Amino acid sequence: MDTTTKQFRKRNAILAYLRQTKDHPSAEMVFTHLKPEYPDLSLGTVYRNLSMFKSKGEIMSVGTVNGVERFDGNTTPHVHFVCTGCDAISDLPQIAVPEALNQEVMQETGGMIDTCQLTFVGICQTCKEKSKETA
Amino acid sequence: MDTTTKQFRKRNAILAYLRQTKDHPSAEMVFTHLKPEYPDLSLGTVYRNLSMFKSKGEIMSVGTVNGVERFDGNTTPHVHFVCTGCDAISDLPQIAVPEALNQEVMQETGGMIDTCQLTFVGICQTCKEKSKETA
DNA sequence: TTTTAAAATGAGAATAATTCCTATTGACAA
DNA sequence: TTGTCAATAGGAATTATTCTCATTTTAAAA
Repeated sequence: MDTTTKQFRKRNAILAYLRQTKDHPSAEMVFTHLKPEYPDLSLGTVYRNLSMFKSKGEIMSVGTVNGVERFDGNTTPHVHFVCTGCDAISDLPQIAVPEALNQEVMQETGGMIDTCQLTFVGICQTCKEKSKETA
Repeated sequence: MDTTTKQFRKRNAILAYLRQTKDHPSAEMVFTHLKPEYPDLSLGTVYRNLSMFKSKGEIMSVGTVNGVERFDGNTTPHVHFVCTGCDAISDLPQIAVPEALNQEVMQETGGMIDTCQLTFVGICQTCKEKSKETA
């Protein structure tokens, strides 16, 4: 298989990038990253495919940071950390997601739980040290 | 103190409403609710004051649902449930917030944690039963 | 290979949430 | 009353996202 040709759809490139990166990128970040390799890539295509993968459950939304939606190619349950200094989102694989709670919530509410998101919000180490310097 | 006159700023009305309701409203919902009592209320004022109260820590954001930010006048740590059927957000006071994790996360990351949000996403009882009827 | 239909895309217009700007208003002190 | 300053109305501007439609690409059939 000749991977030097652009025989792979841009759609696949978008999914591949999301699966490989740990950046939890926005649509714009995905676009910026793929644009050099796919010069005629359109931002609309990125949005279109992201929402399509999301509805299929192949990727998930991590919520919005500063009004911009962020995505994750890793759909297995895990915890996130959002830095309000640099807007970076990182995984916290050390922290366990309290999955057993799903059942408890369903009994309490009588509803149906699909997912549960646990997110820590604060300042990452890098930003913390930067703010020390200027202080 | 004469509460029948409009001596209280709209600002206060916005905060009072957020503290009293359990609806986790958006800016537009706050506006719609207060407009009858304050006919010359402007949507810009609602946005301005919401973001001001948020930055002061008097209210908090619960995240966005369908691209619309939702707010909560209760800033004590608690868990939320978002219904993807009707976009309602409710509290889950029965479920404990794993606050002890904050310390653990700070040690792991070397950063500084401000808050931690735990949100369950699914279908509420009402929407669940409605979908049964039509099925 | 050529044909054809369906799916994917580019480009830009349209939309909707949010922010920004400026003149006006209201409260209060001198 | 007048001056000052914060709060507001109203609407323009901005920005992320969605939509539209003409074009291109793909896969399959003839």
